Amino acid sequence: MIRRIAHLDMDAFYASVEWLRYPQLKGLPVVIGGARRHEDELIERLNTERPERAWTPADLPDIPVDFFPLLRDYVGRGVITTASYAARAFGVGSAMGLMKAARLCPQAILLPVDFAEYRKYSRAFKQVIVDIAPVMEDRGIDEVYIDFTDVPGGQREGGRVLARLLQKSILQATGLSCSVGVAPNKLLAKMASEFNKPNGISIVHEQDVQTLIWPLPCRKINGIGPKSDARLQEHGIHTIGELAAREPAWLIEHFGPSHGAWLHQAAWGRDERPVVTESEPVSMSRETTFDRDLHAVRDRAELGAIFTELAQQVAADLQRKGYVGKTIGIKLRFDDFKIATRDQTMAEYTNDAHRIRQVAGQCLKRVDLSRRLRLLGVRVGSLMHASDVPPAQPEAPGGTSLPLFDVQSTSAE
DNA sequence: TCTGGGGTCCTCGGGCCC
DNA sequence: TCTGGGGCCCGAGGACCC
Repeated sequence: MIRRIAHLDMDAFYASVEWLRYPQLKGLPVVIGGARRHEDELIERLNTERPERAWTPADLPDIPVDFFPLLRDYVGRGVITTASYAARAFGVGSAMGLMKAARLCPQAILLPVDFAEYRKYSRAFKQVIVDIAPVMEDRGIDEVYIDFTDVPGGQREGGRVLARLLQKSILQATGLSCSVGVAPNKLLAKMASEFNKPNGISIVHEQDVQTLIWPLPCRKINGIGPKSDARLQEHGIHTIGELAAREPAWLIEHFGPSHGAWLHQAAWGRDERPVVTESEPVSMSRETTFDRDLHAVRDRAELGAIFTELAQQVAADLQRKGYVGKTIGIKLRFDDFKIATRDQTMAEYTNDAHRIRQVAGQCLKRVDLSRRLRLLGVRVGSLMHASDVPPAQPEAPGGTSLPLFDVQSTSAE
């Protein structure tokens, strides 16, 4: 049996889910971003301004297009999560600040992100997949790897038959389309799924690496980001073929033993990673960017309240999902965009908001806070299932778990 | 008016112990 | 007693991904 791995990627996932709810917006410049939901406000406004009908949340597809908020009216700090193709034509794209986007395309409709809705559809399409091909690896909200090797029909036409079945079943169950790449491994399957978007299928065999993969820019390899790409370019390496032509020893010399060896393997399309069907979370975190930059002293009260709320949110996440953790960390982003993190590992596991807040407060004391802050985050790592926590162990004789630097009073609020 | 939020993994340096 | 590993853990930072 030949190893056949598929990468399945939903087409324009967030936008497509929004089109299901708001078909009237299809084809228009739409930007998804910002944080606040506004359906309730929309319904309220409609009932005031178009009282000839009693509007309810079930009427979302009937909302007139001119009732949607426009990008030009947005005030705040958000970024674009995704943009429709009509909006991209104006130069608007993912990760761009909303204010900058508003200058490029003021008439674009602004929809808030609705992760709860996207997760609902995410669960739905993944359920369709595991019902047909049970060995599936979750790779985020809109993509998965699937091991076709032992699935009935998974070998036919290099995987094309099974890929077609998955596409049809997902469309039937959710109304959404996806693209599939099938290849000998995850690395190649991921690249293949991009070849034929949207609603496409691409089959890559081992002998296709030179013709299909080598002409591509290095950046197409999953794992080569902007930094590595820039370093490769400095050495005159632009395509995967050029990367493949370098001696492994040369790559190791310039990129380190681990990264260098990996670059060589990737360029030759080699990848033995298995499809992993279940994994445990390593950490959980909450972070927030403020409406304006805050100063540790001048905005102490506001900052303290946000800090406490973040701790409560992480604690609630842990409790809801049944986890405890023993490494508490904070993340700060300063007004110059520099990031600082501090961690502290406790003797015991916790998911208690007060304890998390307390230890996070001790971490905060180890940071120079003279610059203003734009982001604050609280993280809990070294996770464990709450049900697996061993009973509390007695304190080691003569030792305490007090942190090294915590010499001041601990009243953080 | 630049630049979100939630993750994973890797590297590197320091401390500690053998 | 001093020095030098190696192994391990921890904390900080960075790259990358969706």
